[in-house]
Amino acid sequence: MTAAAGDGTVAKALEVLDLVAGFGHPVRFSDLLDHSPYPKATLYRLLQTLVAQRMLSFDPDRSTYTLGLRLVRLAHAAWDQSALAPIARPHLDVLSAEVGETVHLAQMDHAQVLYVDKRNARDPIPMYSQAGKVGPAYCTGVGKAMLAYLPERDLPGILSQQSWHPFTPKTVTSTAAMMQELATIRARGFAFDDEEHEPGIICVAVPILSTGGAVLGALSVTSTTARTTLDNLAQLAPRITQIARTIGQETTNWRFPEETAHPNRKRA
Amino acid sequence: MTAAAGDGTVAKALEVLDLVAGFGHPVRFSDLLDHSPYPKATLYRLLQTLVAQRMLSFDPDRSTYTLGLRLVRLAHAAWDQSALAPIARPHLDVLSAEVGETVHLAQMDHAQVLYVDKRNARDPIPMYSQAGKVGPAYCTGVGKAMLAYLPERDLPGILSQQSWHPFTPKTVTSTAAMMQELATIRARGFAFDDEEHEPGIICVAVPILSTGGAVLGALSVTSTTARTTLDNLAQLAPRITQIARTIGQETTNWRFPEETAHPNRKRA
DNA sequence: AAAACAAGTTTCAAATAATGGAACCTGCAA
DNA sequence: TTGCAGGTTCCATTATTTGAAACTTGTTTT
Repeated sequence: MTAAAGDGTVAKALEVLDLVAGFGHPVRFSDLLDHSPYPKATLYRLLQTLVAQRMLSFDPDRSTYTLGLRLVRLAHAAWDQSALAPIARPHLDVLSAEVGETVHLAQMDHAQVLYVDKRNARDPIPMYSQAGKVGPAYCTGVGKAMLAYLPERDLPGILSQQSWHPFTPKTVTSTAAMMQELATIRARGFAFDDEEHEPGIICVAVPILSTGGAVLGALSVTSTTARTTLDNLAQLAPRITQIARTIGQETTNWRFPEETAHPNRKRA
Repeated sequence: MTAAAGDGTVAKALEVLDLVAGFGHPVRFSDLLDHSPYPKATLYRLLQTLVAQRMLSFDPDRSTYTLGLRLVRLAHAAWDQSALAPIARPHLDVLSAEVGETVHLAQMDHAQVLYVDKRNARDPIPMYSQAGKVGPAYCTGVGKAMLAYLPERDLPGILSQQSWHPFTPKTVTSTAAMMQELATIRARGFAFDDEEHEPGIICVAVPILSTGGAVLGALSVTSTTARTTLDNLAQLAPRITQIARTIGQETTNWRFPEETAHPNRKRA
């Protein structure tokens, strides 16, 4: 269902990678077997391939599998290459210093929100430990901010993939209600998360748009009801929006450096 | 040569991933075609698969490929799961604060050194931008520190894979000389890099060992000949060793939490 | 405007690799 | 010794991958 089927060996191998990643700790063959749709021999061979490719590493003492170092290497490249995250980093530092609250940078992945960077309030937790996590789009500030500015034709598909699980009494739980909410967000220019995901957690979020208007990601400042109110957070919106606009512009320039002319490209 | 051949579709797909990663920026189909051993149609289908799996993302406006968000997600998991890096992190912070110089955490990957975390001297560059790089084992402090404590039976294989390129006049450039050097390192307990990789760059490095003596990684403090000397750096060795031992112990405990007894494990 | 071209996409029979049920190891425990 | 669970290997069947060539599409050149 997730992927795979008669899709391709690559898909299956990646599903196995996800499976190992999901455990969050070294796993034995039989653990994986119990949780995978593949027969013993198939899974075994997939694991062998992945280990040979160093996408997984195998600890012979414990006979367990872990995610491999090649993955870390690729990730480094992925991060550097993604236009948004490296460009946004210094701006996150600035924003974090100014507001002193938790700051999130997120992008859409599939129909979910992927946190790609983060600054913590007091003593900042290094991003790696936090980023990389995915969250629901329909009940987070960053998620709603992005949804609100997505092309209309993409929305139905994405909304239909939301779980609409009512995490709290304030969670928006239907496509219809969400369409309403998104209109409000567009009118307002930024999104709130009013304890829709976790009780006591509130945030303001703004979309990061390319100069062409495409959604690149979202930026948010998060706090708790114990410390502040939505109204107070709303005060920050102009500043956050300003920073998001800068990030959007810089990213657009990075992605389309030769806006003025397009001379013949030559190959390597 | 690198991998693949008649090896498996997965290997080929991963090679394509590496290829994209190698460019360091979005690439067009034809760029990849020029640098890949695969015929047009094959490469095309591999790319399609990877995009479908969100390991790559395709920008239709520019018709370019970039590393995808699924990769970022997997990589974060890889980092979190690797026993060494998350455990070492706070210790790196401590060491960095104490010595005020560049600190590296590395692991062996294949026969090379993979930097998995880093602290910079003045204003620390966040790790993601630096870590993930690989370097040669035979001419870096961390590399030699790890080589010195590897099981003897693994050494020949690994040494035979070194390029022995003489980066500087001081670079060790033969297996024989290296065996000598490794003996010295074992006797001394830590390794130097005496401008063997880059002129003017020197460092002290110690291995991080499990309580069983297995090489988990290495920890180093790097500086320049303009700022200090090897003798001065050597003064730091006891402290670095102490920290490395702590990291080694904590990591060992994390990996083998039930050292005392091993009751019947049950499955999920 | 027509022709030539470059870049990307699709086709299809042949070749190859993946599949998975079952047999087979290998400790370890009863 | 026997039984058993966790791993590993076999191999005929099956399904996927392969890649030369044909085909689109969009862009220069004449």
